[in-house]
Amino acid sequence: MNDFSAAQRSRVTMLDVAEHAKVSKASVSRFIGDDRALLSDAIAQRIERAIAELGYRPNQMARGLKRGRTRLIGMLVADIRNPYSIAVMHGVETACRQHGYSLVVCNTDRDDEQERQHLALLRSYNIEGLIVNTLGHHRDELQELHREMPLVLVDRKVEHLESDMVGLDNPQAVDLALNHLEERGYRDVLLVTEPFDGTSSRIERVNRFKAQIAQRPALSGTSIETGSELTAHLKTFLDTPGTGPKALFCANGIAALASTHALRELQCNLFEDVGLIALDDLDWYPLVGSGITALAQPTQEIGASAFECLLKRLRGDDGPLRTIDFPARLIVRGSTHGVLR
Amino acid sequence: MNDFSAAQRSRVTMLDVAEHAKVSKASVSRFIGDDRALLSDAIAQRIERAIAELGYRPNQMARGLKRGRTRLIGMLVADIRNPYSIAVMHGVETACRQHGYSLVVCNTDRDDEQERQHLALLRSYNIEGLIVNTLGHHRDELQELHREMPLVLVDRKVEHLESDMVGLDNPQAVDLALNHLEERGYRDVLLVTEPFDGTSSRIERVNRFKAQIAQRPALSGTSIETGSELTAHLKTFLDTPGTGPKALFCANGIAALASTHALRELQCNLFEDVGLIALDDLDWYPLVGSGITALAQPTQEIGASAFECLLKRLRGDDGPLRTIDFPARLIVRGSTHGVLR
DNA sequence: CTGTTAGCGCGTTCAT
DNA sequence: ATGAACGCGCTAACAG
Repeated sequence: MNDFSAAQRSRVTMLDVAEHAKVSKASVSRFIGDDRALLSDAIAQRIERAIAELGYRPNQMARGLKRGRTRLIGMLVADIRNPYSIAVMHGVETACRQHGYSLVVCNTDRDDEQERQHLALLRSYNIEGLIVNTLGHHRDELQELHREMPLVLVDRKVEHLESDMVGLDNPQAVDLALNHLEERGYRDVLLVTEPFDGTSSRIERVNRFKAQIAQRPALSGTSIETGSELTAHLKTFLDTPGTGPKALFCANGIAALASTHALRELQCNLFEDVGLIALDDLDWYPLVGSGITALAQPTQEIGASAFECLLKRLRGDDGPLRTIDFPARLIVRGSTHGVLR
Repeated sequence: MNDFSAAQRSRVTMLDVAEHAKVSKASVSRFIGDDRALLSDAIAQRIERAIAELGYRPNQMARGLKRGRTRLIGMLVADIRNPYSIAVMHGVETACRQHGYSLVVCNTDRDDEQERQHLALLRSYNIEGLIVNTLGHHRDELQELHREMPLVLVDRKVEHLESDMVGLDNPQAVDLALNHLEERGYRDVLLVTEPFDGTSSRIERVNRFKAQIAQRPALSGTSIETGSELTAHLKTFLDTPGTGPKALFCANGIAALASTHALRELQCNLFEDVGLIALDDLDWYPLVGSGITALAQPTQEIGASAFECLLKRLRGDDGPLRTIDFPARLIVRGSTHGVLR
């Protein structure tokens, strides 16, 4: 029997340091905290030595208990295997670390029950703030949590939940895509999106798409969702004589993956038979066919910005709700080389 | 000024529940913990109601303080943007949740200083166990931590650190790749790996590769590292007349990405001019050229297995060190269609 | 400047 | 079966 369970006991505590340095716990506490200025050099040095000799590490749990400050930020992610989420999370984590916070990430795997459990969990660990990148199907619990701590939504709004929000300027991104496609001579555009499922960013993209199509006489457009029938739908789109050269507009990286798969199944000549532009910029886009044209999201900035929002609130900012929309950046590759004749 | 800082105070505590149910804190504690059997039905129900009505959530920080059990597992990841790491982490997280543990993930971004900081951090939060997927350039601190808690290495060994270890059966994977390439008629194989940098799995793969090449009269082989000169090296390989049909063997997903990029730069006809087999199975492999043949790692299992190792140790298992190697699985795609004439 | 005291929220003896 | 009291490691209020 190993004694990892007893290991906790053997850890050196503040009292050990105090005794070793022949001072009181309070002094050690001051040394650890932000009150080091109040200490005489002599005592400060004694404590410093004692800490070094004993290898003392303050127990964050205990600190958190007492001060109500755990220096922990929680992040709820719908799908940790989505590269977008990872990239944003990386931005959040970096910003956290720079400000002395740590990040606890909870992946819900798009499961409502897991979302609920994770919310309870994060709360039980006294996190100081929450970053949410899920559907938020538990409005009430989110609401309740939001009364206890600042909250910022990433990419997706949650209905009837008033909070700061960081994401993409979806209308701008859609316009950028359509401008590019139109300029390159495409006329018949098919938007491919994941099922809405209440995801605000997806809805915004499709809505803007429809609105823009209605306003652009040169273009015609329809939209479909990914799923088991994607290939069949794509086939129909490709086979139906349209108003001109055809192109796909994939509303995110997952849709781009699925669409490219489907195009290959259909023996499509990538990308001669049909153009393709995709939101997100994944590292394999350049490798497929002649390369996939992308609308890159500044994921690092989105993540950092989300954390900074939180930090401001933690520091007492009580200003009006903030909504930060970052612009997408067009990266042209072969998939929209256009109509060459 | 908002009062998120005061929010902690307003949270409902065990005492609130006790008073509401007109019982003692001890009874509530028993209800929360594993001693529910000791309570009379009447009192148990009163407590249950009180908890529900007040929305009480036990404070994990306080529990951890008292019992030394935080139900927290730490994971140190070298590069969170590596799909392999994500996949393993997903496996770990799932297993954690199933057993009532939570996962705190720390990304070191391959930076030694960050690794050090994160280690100190994880320790200060009283995690109960640690899963390490980094170079472990801080042997001493890892060693010290390992005296306090169980530790399991994933994918990469750390020299002179004795601990459980979960990863891939690298020799088997390499053999599988070479068998396949040989069978398909390739004769001249170039292994592409990321710089070793002390990473045991990379070293094992290359060593096995060299050993096997030496033993297989039909094959000849060399190896190179990714980096700024990758394209040039590849060009040399392709241009140099060899012992027969050429193929690349990418030692992981990153190498596969870099190599494919380079091949495109060289205007290679994927994959007619040269074959390709890659370790890891990323979701875009099927989309490139005629599809990239893969050696898939059972990442989910690797992650779950790592956690279970930890759990056994936490439960007192003091048996000998365990090393668990999972086999790779071959997924044949167009990039190794072989020599057709 | 420094030490003493009293909790933070909870689990765990000890009584009853 | 239940409750009272103490302490986990630490910070904050108050003395001195």
